[in-house]
Amino acid sequence: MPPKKATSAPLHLSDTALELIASRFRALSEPMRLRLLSCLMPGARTVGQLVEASGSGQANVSKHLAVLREAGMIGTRKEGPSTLCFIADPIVNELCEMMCCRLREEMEGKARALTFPAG
Amino acid sequence: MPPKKATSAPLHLSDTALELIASRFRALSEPMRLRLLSCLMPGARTVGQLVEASGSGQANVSKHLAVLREAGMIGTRKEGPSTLCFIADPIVNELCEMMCCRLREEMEGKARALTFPAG
DNA sequence: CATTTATATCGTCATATAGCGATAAAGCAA
DNA sequence: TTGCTTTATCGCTATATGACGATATAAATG
Repeated sequence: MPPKKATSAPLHLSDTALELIASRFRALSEPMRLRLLSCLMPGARTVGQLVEASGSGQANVSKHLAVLREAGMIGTRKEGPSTLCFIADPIVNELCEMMCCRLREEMEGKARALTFPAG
Repeated sequence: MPPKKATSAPLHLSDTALELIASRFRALSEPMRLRLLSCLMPGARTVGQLVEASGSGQANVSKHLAVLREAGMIGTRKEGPSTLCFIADPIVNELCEMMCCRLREEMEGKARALTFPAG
């Protein structure tokens, strides 16, 4: 990171808090990670199942799972020879649902605007 | 971007939808942008006020504001010689509040764990 | 028109990270 | 032990992006 100039921010949120919050949102900012979370929403899956379902490489999936685990969004435990992954923070479902709903509203609004242009 | 291999994702969310959702979360994944949004939560501010409050350079603030505007999270309108910025999507407040609450819970949990170890 | 103010944009650098292949590590079977 | 399976990690390249300085645009003012 480049050196930060001193911030005189009149905020109730500290720099540390902002970094933490940003890192959580950053974990959700990649389509592949959202895809993995989406695969986990119906229930727990092994890494191998996620590799197959995501259509990406095993190394890539493993790395993305590590990001999600560090962000506290998923948990893992050994299950026989495999590693079982599961959503560990219910906030994941809420956040994604909120975002999906919001996008759907916007899309429908734009569709209406195209259907009835200029009101 | 490197060429994408064909995805055979068994998902109810399309690649396009995942990209859209990810881009929204990505807009929230930088501390500086969260700081700007935080400055806007009490009410609208001009770009100049945000530059002063954020402690960053004007060019940098302008670029981050553009990201937030493209993500539909803030709106702008000319107000005399200045440009007034305001939060355009109430989802911003909800998302940030949720994330803050969640982090606070986790921090308090860890603090308790340190206070009463292995308790 | 010239100037000042307020924003936006451009060029550049440094860093972060997605994706890939190869390999390592851990567990189980024979 | 060897071999197989599953997952994690390493090395690499290409790309994306944050931060900065300089410049360009736009509006108000003299």
